[in-house]
This record gives sequence, C-alpha cells and structure tokens, in this order.
Amino acid sequence: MNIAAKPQSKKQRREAQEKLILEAAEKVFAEAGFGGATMQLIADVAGLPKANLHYYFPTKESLYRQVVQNIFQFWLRAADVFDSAEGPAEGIGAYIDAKMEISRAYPAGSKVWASEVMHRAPVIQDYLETTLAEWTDGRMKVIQRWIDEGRMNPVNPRHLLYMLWATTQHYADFGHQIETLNEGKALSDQQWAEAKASVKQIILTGIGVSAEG
Amino acid sequence: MNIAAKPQSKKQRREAQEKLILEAAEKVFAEAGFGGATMQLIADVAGLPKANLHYYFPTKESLYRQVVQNIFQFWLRAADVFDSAEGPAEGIGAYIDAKMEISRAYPAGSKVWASEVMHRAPVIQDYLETTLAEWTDGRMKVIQRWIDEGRMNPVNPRHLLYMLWATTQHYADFGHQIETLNEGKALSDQQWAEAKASVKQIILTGIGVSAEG
DNA sequence: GTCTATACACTGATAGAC
DNA sequence: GTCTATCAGTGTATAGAC
Repeated sequence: MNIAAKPQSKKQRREAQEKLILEAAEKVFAEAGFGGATMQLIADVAGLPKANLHYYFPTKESLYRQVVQNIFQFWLRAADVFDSAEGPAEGIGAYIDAKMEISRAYPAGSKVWASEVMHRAPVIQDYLETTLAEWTDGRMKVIQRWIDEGRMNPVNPRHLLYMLWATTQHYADFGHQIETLNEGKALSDQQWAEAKASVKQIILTGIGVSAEG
Repeated sequence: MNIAAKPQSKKQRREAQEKLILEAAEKVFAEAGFGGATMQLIADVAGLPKANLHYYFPTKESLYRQVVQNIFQFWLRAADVFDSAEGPAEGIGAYIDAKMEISRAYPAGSKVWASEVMHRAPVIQDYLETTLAEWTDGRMKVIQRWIDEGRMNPVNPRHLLYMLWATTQHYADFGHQIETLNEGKALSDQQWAEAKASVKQIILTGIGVSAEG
C-alpha cells in the first residue's frame, strides 16, 4: 500500500513530530527561560497548533524535562574523548575541542542547561547527584593519575574541570555578549578557531603541557 | 520635632524602601528568571504588599531594569583593580580575586546578569554596545602593552578576558551544581581559597607569569 | 504613603468536532 | 491523529478606601 510514498510508520511519524517539537522547545526555552516560554510560541516555532504539543507532551514541564534530559545525554556521549586519550595534552585538548564545537553547534542546549542549573536544577537534580557526580569523580581520577605520573603540573583536578566547563560553555551561554563585542556579528570560522586555540593555549600551558594542535 | 527618633526624611525613607524591594527582586529574579518571577513573590520576600512595589516601580520591567543596571555599575567599579596594577601578575591576579569575591558575596546579581545576556540582553543591550565595549577595549590595550613589553606570554587579550569572566562567574552562576558536587554543602572558606588559588595558578601560569599570592 | 479589592489579559490545559 | 473553541487559574496592574 504505497510504501514508497509514505515510508513513515506510525512510530516513525510520532518520532518525527516529537523531534520537531523538541527542537522548537529547545530554542524557545533557551531564549525565554522556562517561565518566559509559552506553549503558544513553541507551537508557532514548530508550525503546529498548540493542542498538538499537549498531545505529544501532556504538560509544559514534561516537554521541558525531555529537552533537558536530551542535552545532558548528548553532553555525556561527547565527553568520551576524555577516556580514549593516552595523555593530558591529547585528552584535555580534545575535550576542549569537543566542548567548543558543541557550544557553537548547539548553543540553545547549553543555555537551557545553564538556566536549569541557575534555578537550582528543579528538574535534573537527581542527575547532578548521581550521573554527573560519578562522571566527575572518574575524570578527576584520570587527571590525578596524570599528575602522579608527572605528565602535568599538580593542579586541583576538580577546579580544572570547572574551568574547562566554564570557558567552553561561556562561548554558548554568553554568545550574545561575545557577538555584541564583535561588532554585532557572529564569530567567523577563523574567529572560532582563534577562540579554541586561545583557550587551549592558556589552559594547556597553565597545567604544564605543550599546546600543539 | 523628634528628629532623633525619626531620623529618616521622606527621601531617606523612599530610598530605604526601594533598596529593600531591589534586594528582594534581585534574589527572586536570580532564582526564577524574569518570566518565572512574580511581583507577588518579590513582595513576600520584601515583606510588603504587592501594590507597594508598583508604587515605587511602575512596572515589573522597570524594577528588573533597575536591578540589572545596579549589578552592571557594581561590576564596573569592582574592576578598577585592573588599572591601578603595575604588571600582569598583580593586575590579573587582583582581578581574579575581586571577581571571585563578588561571585561569592553576590551570586544573585551574577545570575541575573547571566540570564539577561542569555536572553539576548533585552534590557541592557545599549550598555553592552557602549560601556562594556569601551571597557573591554581599554583592558585589551593594557594586556597588549604587557605582552609587547615581554612581561607575559603572547595570548589573545580578548579571549583572555572572556576566560577571566567565564571562570570567575561560573562559581556564582553554576554555584548550585558546584554545591551539589560538594556533597550538597556550600564551599567553605578554605574551599573558596582553594578555588581562587586554582584559577589563579592555571591562568597566571598559562599566560607566563608567576602565580604568587 | 499604604494597603485591600478588583479589573483585565494571558497562559496551560482540555473538550469535542472532524 | 489533528485542530478549533473554550475553561479555569494566575499574573500584572490599578482603583479607591484609609
């Protein structure tokens, strides 16, 4: 029955609609915050009637929760570069690269996360206490091992991680400020490369490893 | 006429009331965002009836605008340490100290600022374009001069400034996350000192000056 | 100047036709 | 599954007594 023309099963169609809504929601939540966002505006951005949103996501909060969880899962996967590295220069350098690229490609997600944390994490507090805490402990151990092996300066691993998060996410969360200070224009490819190189140079030099790449 | 018992003139009383409202508003805007904050909640925190807020500040937006402007002015004054310094180690070190202390003492203000910028600065865009842009240019010239004089490594002055803002404000804006990763407890005096020392160590080493103090 | 009561607009959510 | 019409609740702002 017309399989070629309508390749979408019910499930596929549902997933496509949900993705459409989730992407619109991420944008609106990022620009207006949870309280400032309205279901009407999300619906307009998605190009759907407002009632359809409530068909796929029963409440505004459930939609928001899904957006935040997706962002968190995405970040965790992107951080794998840390583990496959064989030393601090490669591992931390690649982590900075990865997080800078995420900041450029998905600034809305970063802003939603920042907003959620600033408001005391009403939705993802349990993730902070479990998954994020475990991830942080694991990476701190890797950094401490590098220090013990004399491959980098003795720095506080926890505060190094905070610095990595802060500097890379700053380019997404404060992107509007950076854009304004760049004559109102988004950073060019070259300017992004310069930003990435600057962050890597200062931090890698700061922890006593050479900043190549 | 009882001057000692009622030392407040009308003007003084008005200023005291406004200050009370502004402090409550800063807290509530920081925790809930502009859209999530309600005049009722601000009134409750201030211990006043809701209508009184509208007497002193005609609209919610005018109240918010005043909060954001106060924060910006406060930050500008605190950044003076940059100018009175005679070299990069002292100047940048003192700037990190000052901003870390502001993050600890006034986290709500930092969050309101972050939220405002993330939402594309609807209220303080003109400040970004004028005052902040001028301030940034001036400090970039100071850093460039230090570089030209061979007193620090050649780094991109603009991205160094962004890194200083990002790392120091992170301790306020993401304070809840940091607290959660600290077994749910606020950082102690000693932990704050450790944070400050870590930031200074990595950045000052990263730009090629010794990290004393 | 201060506060209570209320007007008016808007939002999240739903009922019910298609 | 999709959409229009609508309800109930909440928020900003104000009128008017004190």
